[in-house]
Amino acid sequence: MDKQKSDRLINLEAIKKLGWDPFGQRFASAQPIKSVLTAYDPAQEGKPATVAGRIMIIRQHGKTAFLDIKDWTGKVQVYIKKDKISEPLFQLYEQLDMGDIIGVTGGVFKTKTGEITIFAEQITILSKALQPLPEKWHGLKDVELRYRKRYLDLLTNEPVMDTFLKRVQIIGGIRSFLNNRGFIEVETPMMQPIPGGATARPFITHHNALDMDLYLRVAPELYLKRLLVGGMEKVYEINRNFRNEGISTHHNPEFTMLELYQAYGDYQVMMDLTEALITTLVPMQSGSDLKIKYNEVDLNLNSPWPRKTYQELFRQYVGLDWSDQNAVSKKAESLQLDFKNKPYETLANDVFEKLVEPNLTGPIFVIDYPAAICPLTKSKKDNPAVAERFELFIAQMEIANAFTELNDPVDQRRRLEQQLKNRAEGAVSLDEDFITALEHGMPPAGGLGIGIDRLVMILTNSASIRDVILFPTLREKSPVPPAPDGHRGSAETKGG
RNA sequence: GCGCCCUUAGCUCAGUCCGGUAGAGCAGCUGACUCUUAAUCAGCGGGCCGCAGGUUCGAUUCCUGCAGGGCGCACCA
Repeated sequence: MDKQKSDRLINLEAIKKLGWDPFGQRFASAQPIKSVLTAYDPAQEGKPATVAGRIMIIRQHGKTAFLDIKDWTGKVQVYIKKDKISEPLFQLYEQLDMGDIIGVTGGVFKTKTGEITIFAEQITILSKALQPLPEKWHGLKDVELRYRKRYLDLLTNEPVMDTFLKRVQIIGGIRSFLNNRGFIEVETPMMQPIPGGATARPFITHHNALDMDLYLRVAPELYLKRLLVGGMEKVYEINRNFRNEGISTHHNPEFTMLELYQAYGDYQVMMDLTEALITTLVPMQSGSDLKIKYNEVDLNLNSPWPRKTYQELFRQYVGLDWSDQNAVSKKAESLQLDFKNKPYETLANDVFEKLVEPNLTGPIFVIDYPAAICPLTKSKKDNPAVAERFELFIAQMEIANAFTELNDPVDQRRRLEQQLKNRAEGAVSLDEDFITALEHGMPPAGGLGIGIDRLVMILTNSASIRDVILFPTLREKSPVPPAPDGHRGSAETKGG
């Protein structure tokens, strides 16, 4: 055991000897530290207050000491003076370490250097810390440690706590925005017998009692549409999707998605809704100004956001007409894209992703995708080759994806079967019950998906998705390295 | 999956180029100090230098493999 921990265990025993429970009891009388600071009034110097929090630092001065106590609203200084506190309490103080959680009651005053401070009269130990805090000045810097021990990251790096509190606000803001518009929040299966709604590779798990494989959902889409069939006209779900794909600064295997469906709407309605939603959320984070900075790049989120067609952007950034199959295929070849018996539209979309998307600083709605790459989308009335779909790009990231939902069960079956043929990967089999549901009649509807993590990235100016997910997926780290030839560790194992 | 980079004390980092068995600050311990602000002052402990091999009289340092992480690419949202 390391020295720091054993020293703290000694202090813990000393605290027990003094008659205290080192892990404390209910302490419901504490007020938020921030409110203590704002309530301070020089006319009422010495007015008592009670706080609870973690000791972040101790400055000892012989028979006095200053402690900084932190709760999640702020930090306040506590002043301990031997002749102003009972002897047992001073003995307790002497066994306290940085990182311990304590409760303090005392009069609030201003020191001669002007800092609002609680003059301790009562101290209670609420939890003894057996591990030291990270370095007080630099905090926890090691990126891996920050992700693995997020609790320390939150504790010592203020901007981190700030980001995650903002995330909570953003998601809360989305809920109230939608609830105010008459949407209801629902929960649909995360474990699905047939993964559908997107083409990503799924995670597989197994149910023992039913003896059946289940897939962690890649999207809730097909279930939410069943609810449209069932008569729920405005539904949404905010929850995790799981995709068994690579990990990057923009991809975590489990990520949070908002999906919503509005009966009798279409993708135009969804576009207006998306723009209204996000422009409502931005001021919550950055004041009323909708001009924000992301990764040193200026983004102007003031309405209206440009809407450009897929083909228009294709022509602009690829320099070719999308329908010119020969030229586009040649382009794909020169980009060394993977052809592996892909349909033309998919290949052309690879070109789009490679050459167009890096230019989409946004915000910009890319609208009217080729129908062939949109199996769940209704085509334009006057042009079956073009789907009523848009994707919203901000900072080169796809933030939202939405369409006029395909509600023709015959067409839907045909398209899903076609997709199964084209891409074995991901697609397991056809969800027959989904088709049956459509056969019962689904109202025309607009559907929308927003990647919450990415949206939070933009609104909190975070460069990596791991900075907006509390516990991002990391490889498991074996706690003890193996000692193969008994070089160390288990010294002499006998026999053989 | 591929490429580049990183891994030294509980934490933040030097040192490695040019091989000789490791340093600082914070944290810890002891002492001084009754309004401090990264408190200060004096002293003391603390290291499988990510792991495993190789080269060498000798490896934290050079080489190889592995592990974990970061970034980029690929896949995807």
